[in-house]
Amino acid sequence: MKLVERKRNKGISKNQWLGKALELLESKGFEAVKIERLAKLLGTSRSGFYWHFKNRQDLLQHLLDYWVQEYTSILIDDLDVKKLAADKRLLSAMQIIKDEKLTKYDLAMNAWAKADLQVYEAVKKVIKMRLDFSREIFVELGFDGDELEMRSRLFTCYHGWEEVTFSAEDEEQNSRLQKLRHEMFTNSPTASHGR
Amino acid sequence: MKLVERKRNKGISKNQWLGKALELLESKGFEAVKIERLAKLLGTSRSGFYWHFKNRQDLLQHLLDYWVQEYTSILIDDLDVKKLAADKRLLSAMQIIKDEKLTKYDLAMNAWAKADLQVYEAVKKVIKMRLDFSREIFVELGFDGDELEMRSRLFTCYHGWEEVTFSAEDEEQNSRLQKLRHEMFTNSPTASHGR
DNA sequence: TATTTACTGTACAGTTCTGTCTAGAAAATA
DNA sequence: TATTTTCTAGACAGAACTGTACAGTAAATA
Repeated sequence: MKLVERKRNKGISKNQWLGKALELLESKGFEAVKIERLAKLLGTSRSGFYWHFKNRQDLLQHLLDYWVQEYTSILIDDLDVKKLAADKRLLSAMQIIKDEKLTKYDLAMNAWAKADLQVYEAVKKVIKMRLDFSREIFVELGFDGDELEMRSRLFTCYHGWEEVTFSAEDEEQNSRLQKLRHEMFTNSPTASHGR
Repeated sequence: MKLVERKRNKGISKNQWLGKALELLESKGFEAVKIERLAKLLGTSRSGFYWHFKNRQDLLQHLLDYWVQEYTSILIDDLDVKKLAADKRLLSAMQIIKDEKLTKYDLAMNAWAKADLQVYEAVKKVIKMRLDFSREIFVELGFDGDELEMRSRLFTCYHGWEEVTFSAEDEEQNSRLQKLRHEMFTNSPTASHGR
């Protein structure tokens, strides 16, 4: 969350350029992240930009690094969450993803990944981290094989895209649905029960 | 699928412009859909473009209309699918979404929707149609209330983003996972069973 | 055969963007 | 106080893009 804190210097800091760039990346896509637009939005000239960054590509690289760091580790490396039993950890993860808006830039990054191999690799890495995180939970809950894989994917995919897909209108309903999802995900294997 | 068929005229047809634009939209985002780039990619000058379209905005409008028509009705209005029992219809939908690549442009459209209100409304409408489609299935399967809503959302969200999120490497495994998902989704309500 | 339809190429004027350079200036540090 | 750091403003050359205008052409149609 360093991007907000302002050095008490005077001008536009590196983090302010990054912050606005991230904003623009989210709202208009990476092709819209133009140095001239950023300068206009920040009320300054472009010259300062080139003091902080080598060029546009350099800025985009910083944006990517920042996202990978701040929007994946925050949940996965959370020590308090790690201590929880699998059951509670699953519920906790759902809540943190939502409250901390961990998927805020997922759409932009995934769209960007289509055009840039480096971004593609980063996104793939993030998805792997998330999958590993949820797999660990489902292993502890007693799942394995295809059942484990299916649940991890379903969980990872849904909680990665819920915010993008559905508008969170009814807060109370969402909370009830979250509880139901938790029950469905923690229920004993479907396959062994048959139908 | 009109975009591919080529009128036996001579030059670059309207559909060829649209086709390349869609390609560019998917790979680089809507900000990358530039008339000059399209012309270069099609090996022609820009002048023909303005014969077919009023301007860039006009092209983008056509792109949006085309997507809503071709990538939602194909499944939802499919008469053969409609005839199936809910159980089979669910499985069929999963397969068609995958085979026909119905979510191919979802990422691009969702990213675009962040910047354009008209696109946002169209995307919202498409999601509503998909939700209605799956809700109907789950009603027939005997679900209602929150349980119905939870399952419809989970199904719609997962199958809308599976392709974007996971690389389809192991075809056999994917087929097994699909079957497992089908079992999980058609299983009796989680809530009434408790844990 | 004459006309219309469906284009292509070139040129113009104007905007937005890129990166580089040069000349500062205020704040932080030595 | 002197120097270094962290910036800002403005100008330049050039690329990429926008929309408009206009002259031409080959195929389809009347």
